[in-house]
Amino acid sequence: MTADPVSAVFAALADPTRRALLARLATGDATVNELAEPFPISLQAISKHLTVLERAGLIVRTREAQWRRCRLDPAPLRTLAEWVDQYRRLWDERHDALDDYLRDLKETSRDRNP
Amino acid sequence: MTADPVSAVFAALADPTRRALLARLATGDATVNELAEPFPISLQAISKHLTVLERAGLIVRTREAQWRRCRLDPAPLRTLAEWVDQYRRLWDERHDALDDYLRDLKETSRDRNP
DNA sequence: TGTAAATTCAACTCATCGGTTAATCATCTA
DNA sequence: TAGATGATTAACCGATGAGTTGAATTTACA
Repeated sequence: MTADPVSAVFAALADPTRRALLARLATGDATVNELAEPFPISLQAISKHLTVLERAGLIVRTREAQWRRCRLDPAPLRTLAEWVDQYRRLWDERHDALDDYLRDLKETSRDRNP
Repeated sequence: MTADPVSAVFAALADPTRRALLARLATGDATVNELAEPFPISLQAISKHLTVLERAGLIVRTREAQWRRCRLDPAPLRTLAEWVDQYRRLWDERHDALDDYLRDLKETSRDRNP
């Protein structure tokens, strides 16, 4: 997987199972078995998902005896937030335009029905 | 493609070509040919990428004579920003922890070297 | 009317993805 | 030292993704 980091993060987040795993990890660290428990798929599938998340830098796995403790690393999410923020002015502008339109509509209505 | 909307947006953004197309569209509307020009891949490939972006709701394509004008729709990016924001406290907390550590370090140093 | 331009559709290839089952590895404990 | 427990690796399968080339579609215009 030689994809650039941003692509890797987006790709990792494109799967609902992986997003659910992240959501679970946001509430605290967990082992693979604990993470897999609510899902209707095999432990191996979960392990693969965790590998994807790890390669994207979204989690860190550490050994603890026979367990693997998984911890969420929010750093890539921060990067993502910055990426999305590049576009923030666009929806802010559009929102302003809508405001203008609505204000205009209201005034026209008021003019028509004084 | 029956994926949930969030997955569709993340998947659409997981490709660098598509992110580049969005970046171009952020500077203003464009036709398919205009969009394709800087890329080393076929026009058809670009057209496919645009379909993916359109299905994710990230762009809107309208007919204008024989051209297709493409416009960026930032709404899904806003949704994304909100999604990422769920996790903001995590990196804020971590940042606070670092702040604490540094403050602690400074105080210790001051205590040692009064 | 017919041709050129802009774009999409169709069919195909190859790689990757998400899932499976079976086997293997790593560690604790009796 | 032998199980048992926790997790990963390997090999496979069907679906999807990104790219190609070639044909079809839509529209303007000579």
